[in-house]
Amino acid sequence: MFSKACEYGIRASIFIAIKSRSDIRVSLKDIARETDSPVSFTAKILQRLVKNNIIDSLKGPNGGFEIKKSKAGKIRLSHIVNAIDGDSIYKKCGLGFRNCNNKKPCPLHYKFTVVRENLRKMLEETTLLELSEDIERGQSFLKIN
Amino acid sequence: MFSKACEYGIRASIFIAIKSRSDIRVSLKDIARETDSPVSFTAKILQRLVKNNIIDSLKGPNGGFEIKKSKAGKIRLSHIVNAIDGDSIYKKCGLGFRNCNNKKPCPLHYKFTVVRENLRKMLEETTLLELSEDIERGQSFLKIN
DNA sequence: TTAATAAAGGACATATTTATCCGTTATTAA
DNA sequence: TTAATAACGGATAAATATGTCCTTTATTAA
Ligand code: FES
Ligand code: FES
Repeated sequence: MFSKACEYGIRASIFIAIKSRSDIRVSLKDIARETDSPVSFTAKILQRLVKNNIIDSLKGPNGGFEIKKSKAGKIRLSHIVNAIDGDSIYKKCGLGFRNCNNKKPCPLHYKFTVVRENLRKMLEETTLLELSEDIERGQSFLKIN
Repeated sequence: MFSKACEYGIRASIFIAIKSRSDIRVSLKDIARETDSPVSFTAKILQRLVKNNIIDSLKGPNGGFEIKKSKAGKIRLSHIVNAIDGDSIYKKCGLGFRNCNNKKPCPLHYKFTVVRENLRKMLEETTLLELSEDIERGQSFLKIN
């Protein structure tokens, strides 16, 4: 579904959002450890998220990554997915044809677009804030096993 | 969403199903041409579909691939996807964690499983027969642009 | 001003997916 | 029985995704 990069990116963003709620800036190492992600690979992904203005970063001692409190409620999963995997997940034909549209639909088109739209809506409706809150309430977990 | 192999596999299966409705056995070359797929790669995928008893093959002159008429209505997209991509699409955690279950859900779990189930149902409900019929009625197309 | 810290970024390494090539095997028709 | 045909299957190649390493740059605190 999502690329590994995207998976790590979402995990990292959620972790940063949680910590930022208590004004704690987190380092690359912390993020990688707490989200079970490879350190160096995560570094690249975080750079991309910074460039896309999803997370903020600060160099030097006491530096690290953060998400301004006021921002977490506005960041949607779709923003992260878009920054890392692009918009192919919303637009690509299920059978891999170049164009996907109602004009010349592939055999899967109508059934597939329903599923795709379902996914799109879910990603567009879900904010980092709400995911962080779930975790803080113990209803979900950022590290499994 | 699906691997390229799976995309080609679905395309090929639909094409074979259509031709088999008029008792025409099709060759690898025909399939590749009519579904815009790479010949040699498609060969491998067809082998896998044969082994999984989804399509039938016959060597030698007048040989080729076919799907017994009585079978097309019973073959579901899920069978093809399962044969090529396995069941990861139905089971894998959206954030890439090893186990996905309600016991220890990741932050995306509940929202993601809805989408995933949606996809699973679609694939399990859709038969090759109905996709072939859509094409024959001119409602969808197996070759685009 | 200096030393320590932490992200940024480029080059490189590995794994997986996608794709090709070619000899072998089975089948058919002449 | 022979020649032609078409799938089968193994080896290999190319492309992409995943992951590492190391040097540079910015920031901070002493
Ligand atoms: S054309 Fe294939 S999903 Fe739309
Ligand atoms: S645990 Fe992540 S989707 Fe179920």
